[in-house]
Parts: sequence; structure tokens; C-alpha cells
Amino acid sequence: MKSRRASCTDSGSESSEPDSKSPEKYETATRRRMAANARERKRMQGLNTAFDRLRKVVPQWGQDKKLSKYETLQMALSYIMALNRILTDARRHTAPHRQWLDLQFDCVQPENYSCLMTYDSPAEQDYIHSSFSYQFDSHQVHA
DNA sequence: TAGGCCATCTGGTCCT
DNA sequence: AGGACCAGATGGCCTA
Repeated sequence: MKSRRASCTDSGSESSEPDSKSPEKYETATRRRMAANARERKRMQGLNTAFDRLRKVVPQWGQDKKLSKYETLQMALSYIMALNRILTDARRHTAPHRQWLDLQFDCVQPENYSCLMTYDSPAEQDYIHSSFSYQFDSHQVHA
């Protein structure tokens, strides 16, 4: 585990003395703080797992170094927009492979992202679906 | 050694 | 009331 702030521990607000509170209340508050810290760690670990999964599907041209979180998001945005543009252009100009392209294009519409992803749970599917729909709407390339 | 990135703690806010 | 989410603060690690 990564080291923590020297002034902070899992016991929570050590700066706040037991002062006027009863020992029971202090203990309850401490216990709640520790539980909240644990939940927050778990939440952030989940977020980092999602970032790792995103890094795996995003191009890293010549990058031997791991992309930062910010870079990963920027790259994902560029990548999605580029793919969308490619499909939109190809769909418009390529007659011989029209049927195949239509199929691919349909597959990357927001309502069909599920065909590109695997989910660990229904809850995760809902969460990812809502997130992708929002981002697609926000950054959609209008041909 | 400075700066970037990250993990963790913490208190506030919103939601169930 | 308690959990989820968020942003600010802080300190550690790594690299140029």
C-alpha cells in the first residue's frame, strides 16, 4: 500500500481532541471516519481500474511510458472522434463495401456500445452506458 | 532539486 | 443516518 500523509492516520481526525464529546461519541465518529476512508479508497481503486481498462484500448503511439489519467481521457476523446470521422466519411464515399460499413457504423452508435464492451455486472453496464451516452452527445462530430 | 503525478485523508454536499 | 461523490490539502515517488 502507498504511504500516507504523516499527519493523518486511519483513525481519522486526530487533530480534533476527544474534548467535550463522550468517549462513546468519539469512538463512533472515529469508526465512521475509518469506514468512510475505506470506502473512498475502494472507490478510487475502482476508478483506477477503469482508467487501466481505458488505457488498454486507447492508442499509445510510441509511448513507452504509461499515460497519465488526464492524457488517457484526452486520448480517448481524440480516438473516439477520429474513429467516428473515419466511419462517417467512409460511409459517405465507399460504395463497394457499403453494407459492411453500415454494419460497423451502426455498431458504434451510442445505443450499441454494448457490442464493443464486456461488463462485470449489470450495475457497471448501466454506469458505463450513461457515461458514454453523455460524452458522445457532448462531443459528437456533426458531419 | 523542482515539477508532475499519484494515493490518501478529510469535510462538504447530495441522494436514498 | 449512512453511502456516494467531489474537491482541496498533503506528502511520497519519480524523472529531467
